[in-house]
Amino acid sequence: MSLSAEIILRENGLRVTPQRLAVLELFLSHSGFHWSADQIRNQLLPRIPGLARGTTYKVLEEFVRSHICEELPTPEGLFLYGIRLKPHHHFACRKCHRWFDIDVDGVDNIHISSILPGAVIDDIAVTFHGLCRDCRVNESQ
Amino acid sequence: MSLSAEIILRENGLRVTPQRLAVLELFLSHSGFHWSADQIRNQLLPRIPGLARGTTYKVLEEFVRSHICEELPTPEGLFLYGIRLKPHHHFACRKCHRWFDIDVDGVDNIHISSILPGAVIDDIAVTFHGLCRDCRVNESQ
DNA sequence: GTTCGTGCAAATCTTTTGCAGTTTC
DNA sequence: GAAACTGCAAAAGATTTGCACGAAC
Repeated sequence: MSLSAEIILRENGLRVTPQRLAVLELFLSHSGFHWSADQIRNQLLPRIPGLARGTTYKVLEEFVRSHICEELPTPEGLFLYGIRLKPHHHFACRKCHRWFDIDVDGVDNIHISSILPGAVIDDIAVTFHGLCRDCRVNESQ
Repeated sequence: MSLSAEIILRENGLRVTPQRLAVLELFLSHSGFHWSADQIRNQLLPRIPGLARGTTYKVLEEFVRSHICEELPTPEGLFLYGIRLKPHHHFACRKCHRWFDIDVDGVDNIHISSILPGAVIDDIAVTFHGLCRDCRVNESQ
């Protein structure tokens, strides 16, 4: 696990530091999960005792720039970060505010007829909002 | 125009104030546009000289709660507000950062097979990211 | 007259920035 | 050794909050 994180960093031309390894390994061991910068920092503090907020943000910024991570703007007004292994969409729970990756196969192709004449489309982001199973179960008690 | 804004406020059980009327009339006369709280305030300052930032946020919060407005979290880390007349999706320009409403008819139905077992889906938000026509034209000069 | 909304200012929260010291290559 | 990264602290920017006054019903 430590090895592949290092390889990913080198492949992306990023220097290998304990901070970057820790963040990337956290993502690799929890693909499909999304966290805020502070949630990431808090999880890593035991392993990297002095990890600074600023460093966490800089690592994540670098990962976003390298397309290792995605940065999701949430209705709560902060960003969540997750690893970007393959194209996917999201389900966001309106109660626990967790975001889950959704396989693209789960969504049929979206056909764009004449969305906006003249515009160039790079990316389509589909986000489902609702109540996740955990929250639905807890709510109906 | 002034009349229908007043009716919309009353229908939603909201008191009619000059500030709320001004915000709502701005939206009504520019449906499909989206602005930040400060952009809204700046446009209204000539009409409502003392309009406070806090008031703008409170008006928008009330409109979101009443489903008069939608609140869009953007990659730039702030919210854009727009009027919510009928279901639609969005196109966000990566250069000028404007958001445009997209008619739902422009997007074929999205079929959900088995997205997340047990989850309840309330809403589907589709956002296209790319370069709008204006920016594409300017870029190719 | 009571309830609710506004303006103002301070506070909060997330994220960014600058810099000196340290690590990576 | 040069370039890049980290920690720290301060700054920035958006949004929220509390409260006294005034407006809406």
